[in-house]
Amino acid sequence: MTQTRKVKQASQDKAPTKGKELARLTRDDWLDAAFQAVVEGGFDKVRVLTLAQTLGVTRGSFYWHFTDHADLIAALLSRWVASELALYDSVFDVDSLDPVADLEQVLDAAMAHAGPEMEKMRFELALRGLGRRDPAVSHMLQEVDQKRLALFEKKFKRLVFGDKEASELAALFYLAIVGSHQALSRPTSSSRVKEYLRGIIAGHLIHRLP
Amino acid sequence: MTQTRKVKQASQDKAPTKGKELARLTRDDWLDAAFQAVVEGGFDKVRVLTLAQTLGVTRGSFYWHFTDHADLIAALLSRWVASELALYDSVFDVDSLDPVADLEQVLDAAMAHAGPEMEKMRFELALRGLGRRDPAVSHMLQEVDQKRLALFEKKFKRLVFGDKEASELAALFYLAIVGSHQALSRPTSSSRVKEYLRGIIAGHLIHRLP
DNA sequence: TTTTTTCCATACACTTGTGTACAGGTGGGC
DNA sequence: GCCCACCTGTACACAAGTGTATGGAAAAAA
Repeated sequence: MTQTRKVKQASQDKAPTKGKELARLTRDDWLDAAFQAVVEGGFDKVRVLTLAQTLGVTRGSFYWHFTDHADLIAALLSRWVASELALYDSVFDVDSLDPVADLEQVLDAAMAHAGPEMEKMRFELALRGLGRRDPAVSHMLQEVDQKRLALFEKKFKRLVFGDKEASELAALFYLAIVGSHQALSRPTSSSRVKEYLRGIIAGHLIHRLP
Repeated sequence: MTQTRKVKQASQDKAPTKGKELARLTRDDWLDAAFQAVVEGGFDKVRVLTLAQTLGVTRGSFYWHFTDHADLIAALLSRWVASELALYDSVFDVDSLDPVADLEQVLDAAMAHAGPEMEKMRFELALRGLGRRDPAVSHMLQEVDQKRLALFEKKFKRLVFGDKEASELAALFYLAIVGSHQALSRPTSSSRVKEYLRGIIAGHLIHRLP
């Protein structure tokens, strides 16, 4: 039974021919599929057989690009940390003129849960689940968390009086955001967090002058 | 190969005889084993075969107590909600004289992560993971979250001026606690949350008189 | 064009897990 | 002491998944 394979609808077709030939897969294609599987069902649902079916190939392809299942997971993880660390490194040194808008923008980005951000969020939640049984993954997550927390602290310190208070506020808000990713209904929780942030900014905390 | 089964070391031996006979299992024994499996590996790691091995029996026992695997999971879930709702119903109407100590006690309980509390926490995290793919589970979690949030709000309203502020603070802290269950190192995050709580109580918020 | 490299299909052996049918042992009530 | 309800073991059929070996097509290089 020679199953007909769908052509990979790549955004940039390397071979802009008529569009009937079979698309060959790259390592990243498999990683993308694995990512999607994690988003939908967690790491335990990442199966070579299933991925092959959704990609329209057999497992023969997989074992050419990867040595085994563990290799796939490892590659997926390292791709995630790399992109995540790169992202936070790239935004750490930029500060807008308005510290309030600056902070709000960071919080918004951290709480975003629409479109691709939603997938990133679900992937990360699945990752935390994996981290509970894998110390290496746990360590990886701690590293990322620390970077983000440092960013939060930096932003809070720009507009809150007292470094200690800023640090505590940053931790509190970071934890609340992580919590908002999975408890309570999304719009409710995110709006509430922002609501209280405005309260803090407007009221009982002292602004620093830029 | 007639495998020798270990006797169930029940706290209350129904048959206080010499102690050599094979313990027969109950439905709850299976549920306890399943609970433990969830704590250690999540719901995807709950397998009849594995549970039977740890319990020292074969799957024949299982299929007498449960119709199938889904039945086990359903029973496990309903047992959890029942106990959780009962717990929060039992503590909702008790208020100590000191509202500050009262609130701190609730927060401590919610953040506890030692011994059996740790297992409950890990179970709940696994549950939230399941809730991301099962709407019924998601709804169940929302119900529990709402109850807890109501409790938090009640406690905060006793010592914070303004119902709206109290409600926002409650949501913020509840989310932070959920977040602390999985991000950052446990001692760090929990101490920080409490630290900031003290700051709020001591400082810029107005106590209500009991 | 020929050759080589790259990529995928197929077939096989193996493992782990589910669910069912049935046989048999054990203990408490009579 | 016997019997029946309760509980467990055994055996079978089946499904899904992993990893390996190998052949062959298609693209790229020569």
